[in-house]
Amino acid sequence: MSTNPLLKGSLQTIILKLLEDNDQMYGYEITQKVKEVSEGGIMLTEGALYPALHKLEADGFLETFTQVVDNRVRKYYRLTEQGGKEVTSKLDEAQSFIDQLQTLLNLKPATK
Amino acid sequence: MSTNPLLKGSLQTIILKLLEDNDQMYGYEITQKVKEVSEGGIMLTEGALYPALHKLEADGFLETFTQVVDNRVRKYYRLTEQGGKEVTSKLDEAQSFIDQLQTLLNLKPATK
DNA sequence: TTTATATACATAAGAAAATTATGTATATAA
DNA sequence: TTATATACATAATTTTCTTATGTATATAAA
Repeated sequence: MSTNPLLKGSLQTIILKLLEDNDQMYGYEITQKVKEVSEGGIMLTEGALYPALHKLEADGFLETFTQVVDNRVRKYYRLTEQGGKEVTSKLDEAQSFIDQLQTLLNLKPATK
Repeated sequence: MSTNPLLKGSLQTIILKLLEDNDQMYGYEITQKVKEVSEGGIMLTEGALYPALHKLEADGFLETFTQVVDNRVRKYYRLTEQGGKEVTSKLDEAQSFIDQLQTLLNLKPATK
C-alpha cells in the first residue's frame, strides 16, 4: 500500500476508534474503511496493520474471534473493557496534539 | 526532554515552518520556541532535533552560519530557496493529514 | 567555592514503528 | 490461465524517535 510520514504514531488510535464505532472488524476491512473515509489519503500497509493489531491484543485492548466466510478465514477484533477506556485516552492525546501542531504550524482556523 | 508518539513525522515540518516565520534560528532557540508555543505540550529532544537539522541541511533545505555570543557558539539555520518551497509542500501535507485524521477520529469541529 | 541550572552543541546505543518484500491461500473477473 | 481482490502473516530493512553521554561556558544559589 502506501505512505505518509505523519501517520506515524496515530495508527493505534485509528484502529481503536474504528472499533469503538463499529463493534467488530477484521483487518482487511479496517484497511478498506480507512481508505474509504480518507478518500485514498491514508492507506494502511499490511506490514504496519497486522503487527499493530497483534500488539493491541497483547496489551489487552482487543480480543479476537475467527469466522469463515466463502472459505476464507476472517479474524475479527473487538474492544475489551480496558480497550474502551484506552480509546478515550488516545483520542484526548490526539486532540491535544493536533491543537498544538496546528498552533505551531499556523494552521489554526481563525479564532476570532 | 520528553515524548509524544504522535510527534513522529512532523518534526521536519515544524522546523521548516519556524524558519519561515523567523528567518534565522539556532537549535536551542527552536526547542524553547516549540516549548513556549505549545505551552510545554511538545518538547523536542536534542537527540531528535540536531540530527533533523543536519538532515535538512544535507537535503539542501537549510543553510548555516555560526556566531559567538557570550563565548558560546551558536549555529544559526535559515531556509534556502529550495527550503522555502519545501515549507509550502510540507504544510499542505500536514493540513491534509490533519483533516483526514480528524475525520477518521471524529474530531472534526461541527461543519454545520 | 563548589554545586546546580541554563545555555549550546553533538553523537552513539537502543527502541519503536513504520516500509518493503515475501509467503500462503481462496474467489472471481478478464 | 492470468490478473486482481480478498485475507492473513512475518522477516528484513529503514526511518525516526528516546535515552544516555559527552564537551563547554555562564550564572545563580548554597
